[in-house]
Amino acid sequence: MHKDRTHVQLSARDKMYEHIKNRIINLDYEPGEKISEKDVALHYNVSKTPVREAFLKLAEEELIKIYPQRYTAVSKIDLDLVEEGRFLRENIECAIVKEACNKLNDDYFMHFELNLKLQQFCIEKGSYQELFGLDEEFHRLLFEMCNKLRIWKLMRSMNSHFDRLRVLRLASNHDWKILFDQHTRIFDNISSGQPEKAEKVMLDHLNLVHFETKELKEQYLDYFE
Amino acid sequence: MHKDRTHVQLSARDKMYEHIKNRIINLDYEPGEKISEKDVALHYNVSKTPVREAFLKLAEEELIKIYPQRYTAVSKIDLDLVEEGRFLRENIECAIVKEACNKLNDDYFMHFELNLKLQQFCIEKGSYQELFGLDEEFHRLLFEMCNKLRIWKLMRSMNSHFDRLRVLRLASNHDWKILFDQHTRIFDNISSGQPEKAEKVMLDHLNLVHFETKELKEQYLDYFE
DNA sequence: TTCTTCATCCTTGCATGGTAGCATTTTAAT
DNA sequence: ATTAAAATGCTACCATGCAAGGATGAAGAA
Repeated sequence: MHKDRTHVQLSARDKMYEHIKNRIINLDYEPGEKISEKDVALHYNVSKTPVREAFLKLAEEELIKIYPQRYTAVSKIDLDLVEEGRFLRENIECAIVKEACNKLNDDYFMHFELNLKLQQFCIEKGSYQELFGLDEEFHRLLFEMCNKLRIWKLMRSMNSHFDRLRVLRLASNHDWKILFDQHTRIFDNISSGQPEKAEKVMLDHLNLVHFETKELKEQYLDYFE
Repeated sequence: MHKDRTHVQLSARDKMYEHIKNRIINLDYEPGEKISEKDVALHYNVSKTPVREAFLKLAEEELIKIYPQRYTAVSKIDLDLVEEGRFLRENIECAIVKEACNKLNDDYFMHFELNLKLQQFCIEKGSYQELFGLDEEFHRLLFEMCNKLRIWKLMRSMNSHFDRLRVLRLASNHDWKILFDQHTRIFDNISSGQPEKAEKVMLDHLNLVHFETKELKEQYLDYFE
């Protein structure tokens, strides 16, 4: 038997990365706020090394900006970066959904069916937190099916600034029923092998989350670049 | 006068990253070869820290694989990853070239004209090394014009495995004249505002570099995943 | 011979302290 | 009072040593 031992044990560095990233995205560390290796290390009771390594990774994603020998600060929300993320997602995900039409098999069919059932269940129950996760999972599955998980990962990493926007408008006016409906139609078009229709629904779907950035920027001016 | 002080001085970490990455892409460190923080640090006469930090970044790009507490090895060429890179590039760059039609201004017009003139010059002179750089620059300019340099960077980082393939077939049978011709037609279509035509040429252009991966894999079996 | 155990030698992970360089404050000179 | 220079304190950068854990091979038992 082949023992995969898929690293259940996360390294201190990875844990720090996850913690800090979550705090940034949840605006717990505010955009523009200074953070230091030393303070964070003390706060989490680890040495500076894993914190520093997490910082470097976060700096790669532009979630923080390191000014060498001076200080490090949480990046303000950069609408140009948000736009780049949107552009990337729109173009890639529309291409993915077309390719997905040729990749669907029984195994993934079941995965999608289960996912959609769970979405429906969550809507009825009103568990929007879990629904959010299922939404992510639905899209991730499309990439996994096409053997494009690395692109998914890259795309997600580029959307961290967008994620902070999402947190800003707490009173999320998502109409989950519409999202679910679109998911269903995307899946139906894939399973019936209609790539053009699937792409069209996906385009509508992705444009649904475009929202009032202008108002948010006026309201939280300090948080923006 | 505003003094930008754009860090002419690279950190030891960044230097190590560049050095190691170049050695990997030029197959100086062979696919599958073990490398250790300590050895590399000794070789370059720096401490383990900057080497380790460079390793972490390279591991992010999947150019090396770190097995914690065991060893680190240069990743073998992964054709799945090459395919993901190709997919990303094809879809994004076709979208970019369409957007570029709306973004061209006098400034960039001159940049492109100069770039193409230089390409022509290099072909006549036979300086294929420089021509390669100008090719990169041509494509980068398209992204820069569209305010999408981050996507360019991501895309490039995903194509490192592909770059190693390029090194493998040293006797590059590029027909540079055709590439130049396509560059010219892309630019002409952009400047005359014909996005569909520009996209079509770009698609042909990107497909031109598809080559005999199968033969290469048979010849250098050990270098592949 | 073959298998098991255990000691040794690797590796990377992490902790710690000193260094270099920027910023701010204090000091001193005009 | 103003300005310049020096001292101080802060930061991230880097060097180094130890710790944790897998790999290897020798030694001993079956």
